[in-house]
Amino acid sequence: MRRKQVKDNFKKILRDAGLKSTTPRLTVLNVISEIKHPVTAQEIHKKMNNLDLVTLYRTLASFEENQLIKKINLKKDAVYYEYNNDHHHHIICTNCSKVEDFENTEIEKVLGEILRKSSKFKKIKEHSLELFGLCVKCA
Amino acid sequence: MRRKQVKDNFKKILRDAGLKSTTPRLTVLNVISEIKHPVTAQEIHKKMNNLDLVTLYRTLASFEENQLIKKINLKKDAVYYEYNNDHHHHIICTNCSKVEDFENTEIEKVLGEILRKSSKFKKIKEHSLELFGLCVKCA
DNA sequence: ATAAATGCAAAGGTTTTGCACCATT
DNA sequence: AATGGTGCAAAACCTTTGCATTTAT
Repeated sequence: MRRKQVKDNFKKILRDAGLKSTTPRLTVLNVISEIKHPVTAQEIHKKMNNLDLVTLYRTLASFEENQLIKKINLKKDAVYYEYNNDHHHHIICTNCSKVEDFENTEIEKVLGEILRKSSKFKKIKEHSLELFGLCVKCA
Repeated sequence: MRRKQVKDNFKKILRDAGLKSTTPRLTVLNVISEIKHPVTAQEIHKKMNNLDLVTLYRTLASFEENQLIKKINLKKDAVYYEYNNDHHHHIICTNCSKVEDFENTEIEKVLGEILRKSSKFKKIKEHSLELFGLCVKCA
């Protein structure tokens, strides 16, 4: 896809989410969609020219509310974000923090059953599955 | 189990982890093992008499390293901890934050397969599965 | 025009570090 | 006795709030 088309896509994505398409938002979308692994606000900030950190935090919060990005649990103290295109999971090396993606459809299959057994919950909107282990180098 | 026995158990747990059994550690173990849901460092701190917050953070860090407790992802900005006795998962209400536990053995079954498909990982030590949805009251 | 988003300054909150003192093994 | 743990003070770090200015619709 050509650069201009990508840019137009992002504008559409923002419009569809009811968000004004501003330079900071387009830039953040651009950066986070190109990074193929979970990143912190601080890491994103370093990749941008002079975007105010406050604006970045607000942007990430509104993106998350609108499901453009996801929060990821890497068992570190910082919050990690990832572009929300295709649903997948992660294996994280507890030693060197390498992350590999994987897909799995078995989980989706058991969600209905879990919900049926639950007395307190009525609907599952999303889920996260993360594996923690050792990568080939660190094993 | 009588109180004294519980206390002796905690001493053994600490000894087995190679940690000295001190009053702060025994107290933290006691508190976190009685709480049946994920809690933050600050919440634990409020439940204790005069334990220094710094000591608490260091205690939690060493407990986590030794797998006595676990970090839990609730998609909030604070880090949540839970006593690591029986393995289970959570459903979290995205509206009111209610948490329900559930167990599932299907996931364990697919871990081996995931690992076989992975070129970069050799071993899975643990995993976390969290569901996000709406509870009966908030639906 | 107006409603929303940005940038700056400042504050708030959580977590970490350094160091002297104390307790468990 | 020696190693490891604790508590205090202070720092570092991350994230949020308030407000005036700017920008997209």
